[in-house]
Amino acid sequence: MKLTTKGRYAVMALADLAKFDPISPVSLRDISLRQGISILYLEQIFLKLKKQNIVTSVRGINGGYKLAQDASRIRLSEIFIAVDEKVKTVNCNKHSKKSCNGKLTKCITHNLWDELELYINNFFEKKYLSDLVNKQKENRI
Amino acid sequence: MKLTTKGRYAVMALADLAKFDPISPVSLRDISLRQGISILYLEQIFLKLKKQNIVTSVRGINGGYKLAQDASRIRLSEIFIAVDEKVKTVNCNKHSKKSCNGKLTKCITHNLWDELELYINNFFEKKYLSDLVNKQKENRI
DNA sequence: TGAATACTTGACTATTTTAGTCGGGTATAT
DNA sequence: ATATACCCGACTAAAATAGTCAAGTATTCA
Repeated sequence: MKLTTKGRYAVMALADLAKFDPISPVSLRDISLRQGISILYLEQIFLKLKKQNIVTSVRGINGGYKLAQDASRIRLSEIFIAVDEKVKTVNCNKHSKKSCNGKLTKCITHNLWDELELYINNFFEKKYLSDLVNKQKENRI
Repeated sequence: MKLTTKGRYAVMALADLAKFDPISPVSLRDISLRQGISILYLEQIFLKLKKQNIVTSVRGINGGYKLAQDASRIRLSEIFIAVDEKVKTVNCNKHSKKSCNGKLTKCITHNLWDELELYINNFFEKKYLSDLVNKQKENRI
């Protein structure tokens, strides 16, 4: 059970972005250098973030990305959804008529996995991007 | 972010096992049929569970596996550890001197991932095998 | 005793997912 | 004009997952 780099990098990059002036855009090149993430990979991630209106872009020289909203209004759950980092504990959908294992009944542990899924999603729902930036200031090494 | 089948099947199989008389062993063949899991795969899983003293085995005809302890004393976390289903959100260890991204500092979001890891592990620590069996009785379809 | 059942073990493999890269764009400031 | 930086779809190497396979050993029951 682990996070993919896509979800991790998205949060890292946005946390980086959140530390800057919300007026002037930050280029992926700068984020790439600071966070040690491939710029080509960042492009892929930011296109998704843009589609979900989490960031806006400015093209051309001195262009880059800015947060579309204040960091205190961006939930980590939104970020994960944007980059397809899904929390998915079972294949069988809660609401689908199909069963889990080719049988008519739900698998014994079905409720458990649903509960786990909710539990983890709840973690991301409660966290905002601003929480990270503030934490960072406190815990700087 | 998802569970592997190894962890899922281990819990399913043990929940199945927990529903039976703790004296007479249950064969993998029976569990395989009821849960729809390959017997060859179950063998692999149960060897690990046995090594961690979660089940005991009885060989020969009428042989099989039994829980090594009462279901109310087996934590899901133990089961996951036994089959190597680790909750691992970052590669960089909390206590290691090495950093996350080739830099001297921890990555911005390091504390977040540590927190998430603890949060998820806590879920499994609090759950016992017996919780599943009781739930199952209530929610039988 | 010997046949059937069921656990034991390590090695192997197909498939899927992940973690990116590549090539060819378009927009804009200077 | 030209350099910078976003835009977009397609592609690919490597790793992880989800098993299978072969060759056992122990035990019970007829």
